[in-house]
Amino acid sequence: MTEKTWYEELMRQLSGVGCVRRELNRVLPDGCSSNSATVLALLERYGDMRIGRLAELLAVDMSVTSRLVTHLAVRGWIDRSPDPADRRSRILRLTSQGRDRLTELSDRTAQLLAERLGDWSEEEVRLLTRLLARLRTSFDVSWTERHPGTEPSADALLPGPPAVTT
Amino acid sequence: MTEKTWYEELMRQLSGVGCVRRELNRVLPDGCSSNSATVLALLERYGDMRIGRLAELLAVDMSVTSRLVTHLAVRGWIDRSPDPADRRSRILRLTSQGRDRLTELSDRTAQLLAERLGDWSEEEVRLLTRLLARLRTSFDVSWTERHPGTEPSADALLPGPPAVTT
DNA sequence: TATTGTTATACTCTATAACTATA
DNA sequence: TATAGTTATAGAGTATAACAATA
Repeated sequence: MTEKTWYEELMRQLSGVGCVRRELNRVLPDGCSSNSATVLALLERYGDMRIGRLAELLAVDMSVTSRLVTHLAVRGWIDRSPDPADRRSRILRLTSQGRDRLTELSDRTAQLLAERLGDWSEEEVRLLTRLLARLRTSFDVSWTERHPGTEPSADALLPGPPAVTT
Repeated sequence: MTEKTWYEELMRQLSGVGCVRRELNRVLPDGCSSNSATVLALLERYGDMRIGRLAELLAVDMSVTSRLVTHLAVRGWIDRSPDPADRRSRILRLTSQGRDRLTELSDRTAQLLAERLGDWSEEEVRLLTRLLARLRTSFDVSWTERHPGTEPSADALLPGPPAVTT
């Protein structure tokens, strides 16, 4: 089998990942899409930030990020205070209610995976996580190419966890 | 680090896969979303089938599948002929134009991955593919639970390729 | 009555483009 | 003039429910 065919097969499997996201959205409460959960998690992990930085981490357009943030702000889970250094910007901050919400969402997420992946070894879970992080890195390059001026956001989602020693 | 945290990390990385799909959709021509490409690929791989079976393979609702199929049919890429055995159903078949289209889409897909994954070894690509296929299998179980009456569609997307001997 | 498929409705995700306010 | 963010618009993805035709 040629390399090209393996790439096609990989892409097919990547498209199939959508069913995991759909399952997650079914399990999450109303008003809390998986994207909402991701935003809350990024704010907890990276701390306060501006919209532009969040858009960079999510790798979506700022307009998308703006609406997502509004959605979360009206529910009281994040707070937008003016940036004293640049009055065009606002600083996003996780509220204590947002933190509670995030805890709940993380619990449900972990529970779903625990149910579905009961027969996976911890090593397999970590290996898949690591490969996906690398995949994300490989694709982040092209995102920053399309958005000149942004710093190379590098490994957007896996800075904290300990290295996997396979 | 506890197991729960690894599950959360995995889910975060799975959400990040969306940026790969978005990249792909940018590269694909108008009227050909990644979902369209998936449908054409499934018809080629599994042969003629009914809407219900296709919905099963895609793991989405039949109403979604119906609209997707209409989209492809009006463009002449698939053909819907009445099922002689059950006149409620129609048989979906890839047309020769659809086959040409699929070839083009597969080429573009493989090219995108070849560019982005230039520094991946073939072993890594195959390992990730295999883990994703297994993930899909783990989640397919729950889909058939929500849709009683469908046969266990099992490993929906990776029947053909040779086993990876890691 | 149950099943296959379609259509209507609604909501989320996503990008582009036009706009506002500030730098 | 350029940048940060918002809003308007448009189109794809998704689910639920109502519906039609057939089994």
